[in-house]
Amino acid sequence: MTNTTGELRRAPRAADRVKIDDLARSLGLTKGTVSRAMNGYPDIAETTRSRVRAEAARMGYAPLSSAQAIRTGRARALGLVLRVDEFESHRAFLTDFLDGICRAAAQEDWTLTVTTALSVEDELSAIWRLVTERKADGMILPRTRIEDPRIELLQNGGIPFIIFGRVPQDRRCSWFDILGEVAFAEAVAHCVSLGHRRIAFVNGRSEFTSTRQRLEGYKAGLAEAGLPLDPVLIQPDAMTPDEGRRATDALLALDDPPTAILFAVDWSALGAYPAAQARGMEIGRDLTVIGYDGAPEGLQVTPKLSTFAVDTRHAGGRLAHLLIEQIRGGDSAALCESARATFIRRGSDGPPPDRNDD
Amino acid sequence: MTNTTGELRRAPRAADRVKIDDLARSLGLTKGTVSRAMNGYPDIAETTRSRVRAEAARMGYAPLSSAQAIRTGRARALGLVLRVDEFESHRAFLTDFLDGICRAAAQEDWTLTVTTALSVEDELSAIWRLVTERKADGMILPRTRIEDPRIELLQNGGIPFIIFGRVPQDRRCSWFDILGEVAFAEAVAHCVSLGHRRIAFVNGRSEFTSTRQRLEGYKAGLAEAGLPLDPVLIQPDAMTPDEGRRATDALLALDDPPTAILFAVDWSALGAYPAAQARGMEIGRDLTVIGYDGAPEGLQVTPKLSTFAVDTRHAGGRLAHLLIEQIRGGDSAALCESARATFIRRGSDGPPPDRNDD
DNA sequence: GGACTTGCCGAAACCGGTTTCGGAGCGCAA
DNA sequence: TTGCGCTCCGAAACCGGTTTCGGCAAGTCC
Repeated sequence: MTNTTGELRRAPRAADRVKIDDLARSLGLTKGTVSRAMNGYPDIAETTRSRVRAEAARMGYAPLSSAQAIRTGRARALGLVLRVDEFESHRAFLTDFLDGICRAAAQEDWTLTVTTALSVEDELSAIWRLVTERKADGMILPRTRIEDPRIELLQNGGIPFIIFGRVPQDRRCSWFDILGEVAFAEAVAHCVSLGHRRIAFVNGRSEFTSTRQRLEGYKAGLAEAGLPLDPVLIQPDAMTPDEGRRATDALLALDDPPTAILFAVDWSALGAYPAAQARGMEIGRDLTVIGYDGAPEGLQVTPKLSTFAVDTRHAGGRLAHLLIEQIRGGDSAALCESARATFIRRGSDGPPPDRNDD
Repeated sequence: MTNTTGELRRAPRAADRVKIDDLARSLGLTKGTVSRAMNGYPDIAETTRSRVRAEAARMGYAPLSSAQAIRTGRARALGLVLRVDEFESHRAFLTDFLDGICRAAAQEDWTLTVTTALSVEDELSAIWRLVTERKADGMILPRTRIEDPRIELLQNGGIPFIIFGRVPQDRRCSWFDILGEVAFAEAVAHCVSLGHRRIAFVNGRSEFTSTRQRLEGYKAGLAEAGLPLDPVLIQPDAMTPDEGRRATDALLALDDPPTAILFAVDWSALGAYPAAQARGMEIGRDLTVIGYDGAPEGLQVTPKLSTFAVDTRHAGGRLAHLLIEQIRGGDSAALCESARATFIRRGSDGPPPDRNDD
């Protein structure tokens, strides 16, 4: 919090920046005029504006973001807190996700400030720190939970934020989400069209809103196909290959085992491979497996995992865009958007074995 | 660069912050005194200092980083540009790496600003942007290349930076690195102790400094064991499973094939599995495979991959620490540090097959 | 008891931008 | 010619902190 005495030392002066006064002097204008020219104020002659911009480019002038922030109240920075204690799973998406955010932010000349946290409390204090010190003008909240204290914190503080996930409309939040329920309804329909009638569902952790949505999609898919909902075909809380394997074992041990298993998470779907192998079953022929996420690991198994790919880069981009929009004064309740996962058929799905014998 | 007219709208005023004047008023002091008290100036009475700090904590005061930055010249922010066009490989480490950086930075009340880039030019301009707008006071440069334009850019600009890798001492850079050469010398020694005498090495891309170092370690290990250096046993440029597989195929097709293969990168070592399987060989029995990185994917194959694990979190932490030290005025040439990878023996190594038959 | 430190704090300048306000200069109609 | 409005820019206040400077009061030394 407070600085040590070491902090008092002067930093070695970095190469002398050109500041707005230098630019103004070189142009024979005052800095106020230069500033307004750069920021597109209407009371500056067009010829002056272009002169200023040209000279700024020539001299390599870029305003100090901290200096503008103090007056404008905006640091032009988005904030993101990563929960690093949560499963390996988001690792694979992280690069794409960050890239999406950064690219969209950079387009508006904004940046991203990231921090990590190990627990909920840690996460909340990290968010608060970013916001009070104004290292970020608004926050992106990944992995929405059913009870999510982050939302309350930020709403009470009047801080702009957007969630990656969904929340009831009456809470007046901005959000971007992938329609997982649509994907799983599609997944069921796909299996049905292949001839499956016993279709199981291995879900993720119940604390996330996405988990509930994917289950809804599964149920809707069954209803649509006129198939009964058999509770024994639903396994909860599988996020890792180990958990996925256990869930698969349990399902295949049933008296009337499923011929197809849908996984809410690719990473857990990987657990179906050793489980099937142990029983002498071949995935894609004896057992259909379909995942969700589009994780690259799905390409390293044999047969390759059929999955619903999520465009995480696009998601990051839209989140950044919508958040900036909101910070600029947009109505947060209106800034909601969704996208769909796209089915990538690879080798892990096929007709059920009885049909296969034809 | 310049703002659109939309930018001119006022942001909805966030919950009223308590500023230093509020704090000063509440204490009956001037803001100058409060500031010096908070920053540990010696001309403030100890009783006053503790009064100020207590009240600051009570009122929830935290200085606006942008406001202090304008005077101190420091944003208390580290910068990191991620090359997202480069292989999947750094994905697995990214979370740990970020966590290490953020945790160390947070300890000093610093933060991390990240950006992504798709090419060298993109990378350089991203760095420059972060620095000129002072979104970062210094940069962390991952993945050092043999010819690295980033170093020149930052040195010319007089910007503090630290590289994850090494560079000749006369260039007066700060760096942190993992001693890959030590690991590979160890790896060779380990194989020799198991009885291997034909030990191959599959290296990574030649553009990185780490690639050269690992090769040196491999050579040193052979020399130490009195084994000849056979050029046909060295395969370059494998960073992916596919490339690793091709390298393995080439090695196993030799007249006198190796009984052990060392991979500079875990991700490429994964390619040895299908290659061995195709030849009916069992890894860990018919062929010894050892990787480097400690990637989690190595746990998902059978047998599990023996590897030299790199503590990426620790690396991130040290990088952040050393960089902050440098920004505070430390001598950049003196801020160099190294660590070792630790061998994790799992199932992919063992005695050579001829010895196995005993 | 006066001069000289020393400890401690107030006052004000300062950092590099942004934003407000006012007015000079010009064109145009009365 | 005067008056009016409009365009465009200069001057100065302002943002929220940090840092410099100067001075008051108490203690110390002769």
